[in-house]
Amino acid sequence: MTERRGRGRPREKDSDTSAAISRAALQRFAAQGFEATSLREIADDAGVDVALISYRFGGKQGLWKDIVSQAGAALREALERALGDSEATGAQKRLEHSAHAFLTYLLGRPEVPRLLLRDITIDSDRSKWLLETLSLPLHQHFIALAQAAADERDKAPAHLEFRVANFIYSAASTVARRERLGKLVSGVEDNAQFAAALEEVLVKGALMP
Amino acid sequence: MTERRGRGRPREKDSDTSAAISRAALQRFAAQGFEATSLREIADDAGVDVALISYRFGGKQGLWKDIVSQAGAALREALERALGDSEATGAQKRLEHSAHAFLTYLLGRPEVPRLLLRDITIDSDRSKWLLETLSLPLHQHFIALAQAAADERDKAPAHLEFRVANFIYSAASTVARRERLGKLVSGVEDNAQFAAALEEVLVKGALMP
DNA sequence: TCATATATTCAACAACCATTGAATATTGAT
DNA sequence: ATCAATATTCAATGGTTGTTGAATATATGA
Repeated sequence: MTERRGRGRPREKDSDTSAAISRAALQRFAAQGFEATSLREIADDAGVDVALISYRFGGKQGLWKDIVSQAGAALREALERALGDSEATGAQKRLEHSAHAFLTYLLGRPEVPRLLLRDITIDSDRSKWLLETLSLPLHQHFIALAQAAADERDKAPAHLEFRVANFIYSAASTVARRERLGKLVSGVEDNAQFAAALEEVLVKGALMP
Repeated sequence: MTERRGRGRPREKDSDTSAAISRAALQRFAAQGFEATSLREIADDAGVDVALISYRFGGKQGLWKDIVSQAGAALREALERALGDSEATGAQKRLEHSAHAFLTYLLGRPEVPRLLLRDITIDSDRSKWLLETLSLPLHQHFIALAQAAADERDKAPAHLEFRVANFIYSAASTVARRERLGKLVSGVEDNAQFAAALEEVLVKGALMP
């Protein structure tokens, strides 16, 4: 994308190089994993020298944290917006809206569920950080909502926290495996139909029994 | 484990060194991922020199394939045994038995769901191989059973293949995240209680609506 | 007891990695 | 026009990786 040839300082601080690096890094990390991705690959994708990454982000780990923070912020924002939009309605509706917002977010950024999913699987400080930054707020958000919905209907579904965790990672794994398994498994092709199936099976079936 | 000091040939072909290497490799690969694991780590765990791994398994990739093949064989065997045990009963019972056998297998080998799960997430030839060796037979097995159960009850659940895929990866991710999230999320502690919750939510709730 | 086969170790290899310090070109202010 | 800042590149670094070829010790069969 960037076509600069000579070296030196091209623009002030917030040039688009940082954004280009972030974009490339998210793609690579999501597709190959943290360890399997070299900074040189990312630098090549972004059309930039390797050293620039360490200079800007303070190293590979710093780049990782930056990306995860960004994704986490975007997700939290989407959830809060959904909550604001359905403020006056009942608890069940609010839960449904949040679930819809979550699924929409995942479908729009299919790299995120990959990160999310891979890191319940790996033992490392990096994974722990992602867990606290991304997963935990998500759990708390949905547990509260599901509890409220259950109260509203005077039902006490067994294993509520279990159901919530299951909903989150089911959604993530479904979106993640979509590209991977492809048409191999299911006939659900386009995004809208896909989201509808997810909500029917996961939200109404397993989350709100 | 092995305490040999001098070098040379200690026993005939099938000593326990190969097994020790396989064991260590499964642990490491499951805990850290393929790329993040060095052959030297595995060799140290197994009490063996690095070079021996390449000599016996033909390299890192060969070791990986060997492990996955083993896991796949064990899983298929468990499923077929469950099918044999419930031969005379109805289709619904057979589905329940298979689901139980699957969950039991996963709980008994918590490394496997980690491999399974991580590899819908990573693009590589290795992942593709695992997909075909482990996941695909699993899908086919359960799709056939779920179809039969649906026919038996004269119900046609929407998105059947979708539900099956969801069941498989939900189970895998639940077992995988159990060690990771720990008591953070749910109050379900011991294995029996855990399996019961899984079957209630996943099998009866989402797989056989 | 000797010879052969081979399981294992040792040592060295080239390739790659992330990071760092110095060099350089560009910008923005004076 | 000049100067200071700094975004970027270049070149080199030390460390780690998987693999290979040679050396060695043991077990087995004659």
